[in-house]
Amino acid sequence: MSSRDRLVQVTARLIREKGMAATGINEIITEAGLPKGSMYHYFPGGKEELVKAALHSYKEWLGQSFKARMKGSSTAEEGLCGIVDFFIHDLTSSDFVAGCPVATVALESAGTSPGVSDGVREVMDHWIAGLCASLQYKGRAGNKNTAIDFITHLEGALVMARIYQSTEPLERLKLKITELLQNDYTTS
Amino acid sequence: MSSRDRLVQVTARLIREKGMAATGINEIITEAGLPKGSMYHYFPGGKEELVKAALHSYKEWLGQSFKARMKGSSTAEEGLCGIVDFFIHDLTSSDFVAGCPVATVALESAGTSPGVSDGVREVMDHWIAGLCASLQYKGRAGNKNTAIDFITHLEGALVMARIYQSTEPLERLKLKITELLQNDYTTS
DNA sequence: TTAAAAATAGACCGGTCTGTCTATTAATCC
DNA sequence: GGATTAATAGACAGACCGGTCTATTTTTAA
Repeated sequence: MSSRDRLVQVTARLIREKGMAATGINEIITEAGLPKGSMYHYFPGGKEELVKAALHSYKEWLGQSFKARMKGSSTAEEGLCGIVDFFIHDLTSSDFVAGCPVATVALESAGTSPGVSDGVREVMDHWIAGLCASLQYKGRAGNKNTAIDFITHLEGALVMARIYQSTEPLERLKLKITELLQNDYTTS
Repeated sequence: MSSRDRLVQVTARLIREKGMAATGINEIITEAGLPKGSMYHYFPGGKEELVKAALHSYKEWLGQSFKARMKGSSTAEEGLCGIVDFFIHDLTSSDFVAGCPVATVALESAGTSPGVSDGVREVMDHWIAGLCASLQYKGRAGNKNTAIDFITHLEGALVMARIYQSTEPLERLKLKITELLQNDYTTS
């Protein structure tokens, strides 16, 4: 992996674990095994640019994962269920350390860092649009609100899952998927 | 207001706006207009103790508010709707700066600060229990899962609301309250 | 009134923060 | 092969971090 990618990956991981403010430049470069000069070579904008790159990376990675899970499922329900399972696996295999970095950064940056907030919004828009497209691919209406409601509940469940160190909130979300999709047969 | 209370209130506000890690001791005491000695007099445990006190304050404040809204409503639906309205008001009147501090701190501390994580869990337990009791008071079963589902969705909606600087996610939650309560007539 | 306790006040410490700067090495291109 | 650019390397700066410590002032209680 290139030095640039390594910086982005390390940043993404640390942000996922403890947020943006608590993640330091020195920590990032140490874990990436690179000098500070390299970091400012690839990201002249400093920490903010690096965080935005990490968000972008996460946007692509998860967007692809969403699409793959939907395409590999025979129904929309199964697809959404697969997405939740993806997070369940992510949380359990990381001992509930790897949450959704978007939510963390969103809450940290909402009032203080407009540039980062824009990045967060961009990621969310991407996921919603991708989910709509996938739902339509599965013969659903693919209403934007359906995707939004799903992601809203998912974000809430991810918060609760980390609080209680339990996948139960995500399991409960899975139980509600059918209900959530029942209004997605016609356009609104 | 006492010096101690002022410290707690300032801390709670700053944490709500930008999280725990980005909020510094010096910033807190400056805004509270107190010297550092006073802060460590009331909170010998330092930042962690102060954060926990802020969480506790928020727990009580919001717990009371929940109960009041439920008691002042004729139905359970109306009560939950009132709780959502409370957050809508909170967000709009603060220009979407005042989110849910519990979620922010939860995500920041999940893997790094066990003491704070415990505090977060305690707040959440308190809210859930209070909500269950209020639902029973309104003639509902007051299943724990009903309260959990509501709060889960609420937390998700609060994240989305701050991302999009819009109350729409919370308005959408209100539309789902009836559906959410439909399984709370019998115990499970 | 005086002794003890509570609260205020802020200098100070070692460490870390982001970010800048100057070299030096490695790769690329003509 | 020589010049130009990319990348690595890390010393350094100035600010700020959480936290400790010693006074001083205020309040309380005997």
